[in-house]
Amino acid sequence: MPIARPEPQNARVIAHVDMDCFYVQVEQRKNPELRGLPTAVVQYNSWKGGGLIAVGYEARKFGVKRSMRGDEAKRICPNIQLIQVPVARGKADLNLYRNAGSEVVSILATKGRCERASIDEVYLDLTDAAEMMLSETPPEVLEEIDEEVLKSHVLGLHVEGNEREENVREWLRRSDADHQDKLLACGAIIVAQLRMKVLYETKFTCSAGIAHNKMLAKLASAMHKPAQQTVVPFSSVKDLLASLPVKKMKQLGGKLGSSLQADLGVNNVGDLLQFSQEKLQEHYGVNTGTWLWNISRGISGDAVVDRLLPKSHGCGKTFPGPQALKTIASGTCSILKFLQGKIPSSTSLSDAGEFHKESLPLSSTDDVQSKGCTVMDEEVKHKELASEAASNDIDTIFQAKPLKRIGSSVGKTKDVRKSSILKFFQSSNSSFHTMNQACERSSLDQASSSSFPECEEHSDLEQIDEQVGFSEDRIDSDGHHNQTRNGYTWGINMENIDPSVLDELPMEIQREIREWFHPPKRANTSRKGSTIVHYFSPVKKG
DNA sequence: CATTATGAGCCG
DNA sequence: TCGGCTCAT
Repeated sequence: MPIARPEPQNARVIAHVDMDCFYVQVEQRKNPELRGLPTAVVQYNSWKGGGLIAVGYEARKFGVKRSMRGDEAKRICPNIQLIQVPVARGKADLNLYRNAGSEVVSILATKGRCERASIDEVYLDLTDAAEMMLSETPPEVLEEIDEEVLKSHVLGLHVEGNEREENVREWLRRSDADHQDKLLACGAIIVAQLRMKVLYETKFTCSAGIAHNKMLAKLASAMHKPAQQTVVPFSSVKDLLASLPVKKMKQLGGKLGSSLQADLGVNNVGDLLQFSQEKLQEHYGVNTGTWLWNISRGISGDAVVDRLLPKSHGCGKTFPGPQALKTIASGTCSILKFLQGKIPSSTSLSDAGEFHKESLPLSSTDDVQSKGCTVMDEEVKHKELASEAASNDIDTIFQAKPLKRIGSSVGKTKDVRKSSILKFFQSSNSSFHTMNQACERSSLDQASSSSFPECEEHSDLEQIDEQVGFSEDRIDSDGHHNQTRNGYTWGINMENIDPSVLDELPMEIQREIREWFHPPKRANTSRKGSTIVHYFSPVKKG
């Protein structure tokens, strides 16, 4: 299942940053009175108090766990504050948390390549920044090292209670350390700064791991939570893996991990060292076998990919147990309700028996309502076929195989920035200049649209936007943030702004820019071959 | 009967 | 290119 990649030539500095019980923090920021109280976030609450999807640290002390029912959580932690996920169109709506995640990404993406790994975690490749720091202001010349850095956990560094911070300071500044450790020390300093910036600007705490590859960074970020960071020096890798239960390793939490235990008697990752590469390949295939051989040695060459946006977007709702939709009318009604405000490239339905997935591309000119009916028609047809003529009464068939889930998704995103409006920006070779122009442009009134032929088309597209409910600001698949003002959609690519340029701006302006050109939220996507919406954004710098 | 809603990625 | 399956939180 995983693919094996060798470690690249030069040592890297990779960080994995993970928000602490993120949804809970989002709710606590929204309502500060919740701070310090045992808190959890639940989806729905009519059935047994809803399902917990995030649990704060105060509540964890009581044994409250994710996936627990609200009622159960209340039983073992009577004072727990259960906050419900917002509901939109009859389903849990996670956009609040997605947007909060984007706030964090915008800060974390400023010091190196950044890969948004999920709604609340990112990988960073800080190699260049660390090399830079090492050559210009290495830790040993720093007069003062920030408290947050000193609170780092350095694996393998033997420390005693109150001397911990002094030992960390010494480790950071050790001039006899090898190049790799020095780089990690710089990485730790950079990550601590980033984490403080995240806290200052978003009020969210996070934890981080700093290591030479993604796998170890990910492992480390989970070792000391919340609001702490952990460094994995090269020299400590062997011991770390020797006693690490295989199930703790990413990708080994499921069947593969169980197989290692049951079939090979491997309990800790280090136990894998006894097996030859060939042996592992015999058991699990070339790719997985090699991957296992590598990870047992702490080798993991996966690159941090420059991607601030999700690759696909989906949404869905399940109708569990007795809530399964047993009539065609209720099914149709739910699908229409569900589709309102969404452009699915495909819509899938599943029932009690077989899984039924229809790929029904939807273009921007389609009538969402009629498309919803088509989806339902297909579902009914499917059920008829699947029922093997046990009954020719469609409603009976439907009752026997009720609808249990509705979902839709868009994927295979494609950059749709292609337009003559690019000419407008091409005269500018500075992204800041471009940005100013964009700002000025955005405040022009409609009259000036005559000089931009594409605006007419654009206006149509916005109407379509309205119809399908995509009128909020958005990001295209390359991380360009776009905002609609006065009939225009303007965008700017945060990645292309020279950070030093931004830093020189007055704080107020910086704030304005950040608020305006907010970081990626959800991609503005189009299905390959059938463009749904067009957006414009400035050309790349350079 | 009710661990949801979303994601990513590999394989054939 | 797509459906199926695995894994994660």
